[in-house]
Amino acid sequence: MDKNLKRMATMHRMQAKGLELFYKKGFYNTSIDDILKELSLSKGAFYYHFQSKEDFFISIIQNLIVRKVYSMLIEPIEGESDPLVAIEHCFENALSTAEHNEFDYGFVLGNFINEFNGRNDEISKYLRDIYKVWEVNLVTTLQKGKTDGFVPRHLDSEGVAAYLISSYMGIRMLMVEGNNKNLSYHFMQQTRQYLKSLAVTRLV
Amino acid sequence: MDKNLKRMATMHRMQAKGLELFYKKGFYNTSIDDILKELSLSKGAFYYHFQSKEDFFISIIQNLIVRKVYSMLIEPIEGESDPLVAIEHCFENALSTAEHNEFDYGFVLGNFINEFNGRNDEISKYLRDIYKVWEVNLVTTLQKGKTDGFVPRHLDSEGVAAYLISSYMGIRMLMVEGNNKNLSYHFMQQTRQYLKSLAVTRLV
DNA sequence: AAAAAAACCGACCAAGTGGTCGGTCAGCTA
DNA sequence: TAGCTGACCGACCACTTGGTCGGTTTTTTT
Repeated sequence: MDKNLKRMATMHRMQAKGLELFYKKGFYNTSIDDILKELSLSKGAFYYHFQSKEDFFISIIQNLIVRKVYSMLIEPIEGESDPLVAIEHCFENALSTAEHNEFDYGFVLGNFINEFNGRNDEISKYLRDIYKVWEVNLVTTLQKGKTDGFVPRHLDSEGVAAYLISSYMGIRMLMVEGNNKNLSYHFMQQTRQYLKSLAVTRLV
Repeated sequence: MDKNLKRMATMHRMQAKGLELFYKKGFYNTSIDDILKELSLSKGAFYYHFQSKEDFFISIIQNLIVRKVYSMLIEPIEGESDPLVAIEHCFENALSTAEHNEFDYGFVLGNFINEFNGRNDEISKYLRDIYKVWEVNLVTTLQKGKTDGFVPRHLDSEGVAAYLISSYMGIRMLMVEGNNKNLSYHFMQQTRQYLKSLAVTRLV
């Protein structure tokens, strides 16, 4: 375990810098040398730790992206009693984090799903799986909210989950081009409006 | 005008195929040769008509993407009397088109904004401008709806516009990975729910 | 039909790309 | 001290990329 320390440290440095650059410039538009240059490491070091560029990115997904999505978007909702309130707070917190840290990696997921779609099936699958877990978690929480009396029984949980995910992916996409504060404020305002409309008896 | 016919035809063939491949595989991940091969044309033909790969893409934006966004998302809303109804119908129609034509280019905008962000400022600007026109148009239409009595006066037009755009961008992003029919059905259902909640007196 | 202009061809180039591989070297063990 | 091993180096390779350019073919003009 101790002797693995250096190994782990180097691998993690590469992964962190790799995610940063892949996120900033795109996977296909970032060369391994770009990453290595910033770390003052060599090609040899890279291929000593990782089999290929693809293998490298998969390790980034598993070690960084998955964990971030879980901690930012899945766990904050999981345990809460009132799903609609929990979702509101979760989104609020996630956007606030995104607003202040330029590279919080809170929702790189969207960008990468986009970039790899139709280009690399294996990576796409890994990314899609994360998204699916999020979706299932939302649906499950909403359903549980029904039995607990927080959510109207007629609510279409899957529809609401899909809509919430859509809007969140969309706003994160818009936020990359600045004016984040205003955007996220507007977004949360309307999300509240939407969530509240779900809580009352169906309109029409 | 007549003498330009062949020129126009060839340029358009290149642009159409270019958009198809750029959309499918990404701009940076598609070579000019990829496009030329499918058209049985040569490098010389390409550089006879376009100055560079970048110039080529800008011409695609101006000739294909702008027009599509206008005809699919801007014009259908512009003239209508009741904005909320117009938006609903517009989204419905846009998603239905997207659902059936795999490459309708209805909202490539999202993908490309994503890909070029932070990588090519000039192209980003062109794309952002299209998005801005859409946004302004939504806001204006909503405001006009207030004076016409279709929209409550307290409505935050800019917030609603941002939210609608977010959700639309998000759903189009999710739809690339299949299961479109189900997704777009859910999305429209929830969009209606949201729009209806706007029409009535503010909740809380 | 001849000349001029427009459209197109494809070999070529410099600059990268992902990936390989023989080698170096610090630190541990015996 | 000698040997071994994990971590790293960097020259090198085959290949792709955007872009150039001298030349050929097709179309239009005269």
